[in-house]
Parts: sequence; structure tokens; C-alpha cells
Amino acid sequence: MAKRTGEKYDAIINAAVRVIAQYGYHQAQVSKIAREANVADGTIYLYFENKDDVLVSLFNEKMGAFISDVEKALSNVPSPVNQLRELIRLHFEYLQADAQLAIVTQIELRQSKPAVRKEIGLILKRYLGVIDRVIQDGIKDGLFREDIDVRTARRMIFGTMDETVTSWIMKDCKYSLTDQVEPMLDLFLNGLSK
Amino acid sequence: MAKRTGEKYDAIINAAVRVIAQYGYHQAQVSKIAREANVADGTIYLYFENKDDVLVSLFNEKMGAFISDVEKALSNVPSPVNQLRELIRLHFEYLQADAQLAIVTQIELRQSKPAVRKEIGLILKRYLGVIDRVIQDGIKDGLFREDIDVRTARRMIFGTMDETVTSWIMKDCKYSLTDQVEPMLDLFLNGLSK
DNA sequence: AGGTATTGAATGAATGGTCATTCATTTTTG
DNA sequence: CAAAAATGAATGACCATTCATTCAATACCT
Repeated sequence: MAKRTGEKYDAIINAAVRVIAQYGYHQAQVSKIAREANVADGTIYLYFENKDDVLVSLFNEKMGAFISDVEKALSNVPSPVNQLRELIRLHFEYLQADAQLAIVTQIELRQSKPAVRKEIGLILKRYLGVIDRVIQDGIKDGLFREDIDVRTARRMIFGTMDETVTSWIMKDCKYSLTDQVEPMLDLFLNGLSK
Repeated sequence: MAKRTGEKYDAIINAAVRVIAQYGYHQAQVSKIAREANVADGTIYLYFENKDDVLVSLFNEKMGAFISDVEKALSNVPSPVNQLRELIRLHFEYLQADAQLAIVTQIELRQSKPAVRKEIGLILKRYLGVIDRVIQDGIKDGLFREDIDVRTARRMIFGTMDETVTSWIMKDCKYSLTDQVEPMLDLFLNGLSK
């Protein structure tokens, strides 16, 4: 039965991030991940059910930690406007700090099988909930318009950040993501119109 | 040498859309696509280089037609505000009218190999150019703020539409996409702030 | 202490299933 | 009756997964 914990568990997950980031999803064979983790092919099956389980666990460990960080950080920020700023900032800072992880979660894991993507979607729901709460607080506090639809606004915030990170990666991460925080926040708050 | 035209060429592309939409990218074998097109497996290789070429051609034919429609439609619309409305409307209308195509371009083809995704990216560039032009016109006409960054705004517009279509598909297309046009346009133009 | 049994972690070569692609043959067309 | 188009069975490459075996550590005995 898969162990799901321990030193080698972490080693395999981190090896998977490096291998997938370097070779891409389709060239990340189990044997390559095993070699990178300094472990035999068969050992992976002592810690994980199968290859898909490695991918889901990877996303769960890394994204789970990120969401917890965001939740904790936002709880110390009073104004919803600053919460939104902090959310965007953390989103960009986290991925900018670990470009390999960014490539894996943003590009490569999206090529996985439906079953894997479904699990990933469930984990992401928690993050979407965090965004929703910021918007709702903003409306309650009278800072945001009460006639906006929370889901529409959430899709705008998440969709824009997601697209921004993806194109940053596609352009080889060669500009600063965090420089985008203020212009993006300004667009979200004030819109295109004069 | 691949023919890239003719009755069977279209039949194969349309069969690919149906098979991929129904079975998913990973269960869309060449033999299944051939059967759906009423053609032998080998015939596919008379019209296409290989399986990847089928996928790229599919995107090129379908998305190319869509972009041309959008370009033509916008050229008859005077105000950039109305151009933006029309762009969002066409984007949603086109995908709502053909849910199978929406599933394939929005979800399934994103699981393809890097080489295929790269081609898809090139085709999409033309569409992003259309969005950029609407924003630039809006600034020139004094309707949009001149201090916004065109690329940031473009990523907001494309990212938000993309995320909206994806979650519409994930929720089994069971609400109206086109109902989202006005609330989304309003958010783009006026933002979240009161 | 010295020796021996027991456990379970780790190994990596072998297996088996899956498909894209090919090409010798057949069918259709002009 | 050529020439072109279409066929579909056979091929071979690829890779996740398995499992018989090795190895190391710990417990148990005299």
C-alpha cells in the first residue's frame, strides 16, 4: 500500500517537478523521475499508487501549501482592496519564485488525463473560494459595487491572473511578474473607461 | 504527400471533432476517427501528414474561420465600446452554437504535445491582435483611459473570456453563455469599485 | 556477545498492452 | 487498362507496471 509520506515521498515529488519542467509532461517517464530522485523505478510504487497519483500528489502538496499561505496572509489584511492586491501579489510572487513549479502547474499538468485534471480542479476550488470571499467582503464593506455578479468577477480575477502567468512562462519568464500587480489591480478596480 | 483538401479532408476533421468531444483526447485513436469518418485508417495518411497534423488542421480550419468572421463583423462597428461588446458576443455565440467544438478547442486540444500547442498558439496570435486593435482604437478615440497597458488589458479580456467558457463547459453548458456578455462588458469598462 | 531468523524496503529486468504508422493489395475512376 | 485512391492487417516502438530477488536493519535466542 502506498505510503504517501517520508523522505523519499518528498524526493519523488520534487524530482517529478524538475523532470516535468525540464522534459515536459510527455517525456517525463517514471524511470526518468526515479533516476532524478535517486530511487529505483519500483520504489515509486511503494510510495504512490501509480504515475497519476504522483502528479495529483504533486499538485496537492504544492498548491495546498500555497492556498494555506494565502488564506493566512489575507486574514491579517483589513481592507478588501488590499486583500485583492495581496492575493494577486502572492499569486505572482509564488510562481515567480519557482519557475519550474510554475511551468508544471501552469502548462504541463494541464495535459494530463481527465481523471488527474478532475482532482486538480477540486483542489483549485478552495482557491476560487478565497477569491469569492474577497469580493463578497468588498461588496459588504461598500467598497465594491453591489450590482456585480460574484462569479463573473471571480472569473475575471482568476482568468486574468492565469492568462498572465501563462504568457509570462511562454515568454521565458523574462520580465517581472510582480510588476504587473498594480496595473492589473487598477484595471480590476477602475476598468477601461475614462 | 498529404492532400489537405477535398470532401474526405473535411469529413476527417469533422469526425475528429466528434470523436474527441465524445471520447476525450486520450481515447481518440486514429482508427476511431477513421471509422467515424467512414474511411479506412490508412486513408487519413493520404490527407494528413500524421495524427498531429489532423489536430492542427482542425484548429486552423475552425479557428481561422472564426477569426475571419470576427474581423469582418468588427469592421462594420464604429465605436470601440461596441466592438468590444461584439467581440465578446461573437466569442460566446460561436462556442455556444457548437458545444462539441468548444469542448475540443477549449479542453481537449490543450492536452496535446508541445509541437501541436505551439502551432495552436500561432493561430491564436491573430485573434489576440484583433483584441489589441479594439483596445488601441478605444484609447485613440478617448473612450478608454490612455494610462492602461494594452497587453495587460488584452490579457484581462482574453483570460476572462477563456476562463468563462472553460467553466461553462465544466458545468455541462447548462446556462447561457451569451447572457454573460453585458455583465462582463460592464466589469471590463467600469471595474469593481463603486 | 555472537550468531541466526525475520521483516520489509528497495531494486531493475521483464512483461504486456496500446496505438500510430506503413505498405502490399484491392477497388474505383477516367 | 492504366493510374489514382482507398483499404486494413501487420509492424514495431514505447512505457507503465509487476514481481522475483537482494539487501539492511532489527529482534530474538543461547
